[in-house]
Amino acid sequence: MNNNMEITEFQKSVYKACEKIPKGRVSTYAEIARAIKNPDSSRAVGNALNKNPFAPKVPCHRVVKSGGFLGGFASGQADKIAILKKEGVRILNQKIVNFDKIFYKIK
DNA sequence: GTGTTGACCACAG
DNA sequence: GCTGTGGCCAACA
Repeated sequence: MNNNMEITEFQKSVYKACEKIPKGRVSTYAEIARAIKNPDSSRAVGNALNKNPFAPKVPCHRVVKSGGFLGGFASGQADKIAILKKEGVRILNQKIVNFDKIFYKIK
């Protein structure tokens, strides 16, 4: 199990933050950015998840844009929506239902 | 080393 | 309410 994680600490931070998201909960890029002490770099967070070198180890499908919108995903966001629905997350028109209820605040 | 792009967010018009 | 612009950070050409 070589830990040849060819990633930067920033990627690790994002990865760890995503991993902290429990099942049936969702988080936002901004929240993750806050969790990693980079509150203004939600784009960099999305960039890190876009490459998603740890997928599917990282539940990036539990990460959405602000407001609870799905936003964009690397591949088949619809599939991830189905997964979220299976997890217990209700999604309507590419938007998270009860987002404020299932929103997981990191830290 | 500079410029562009990117799964974004917030504010202004 | 929607569109447009600015801003932050990181990775890539």
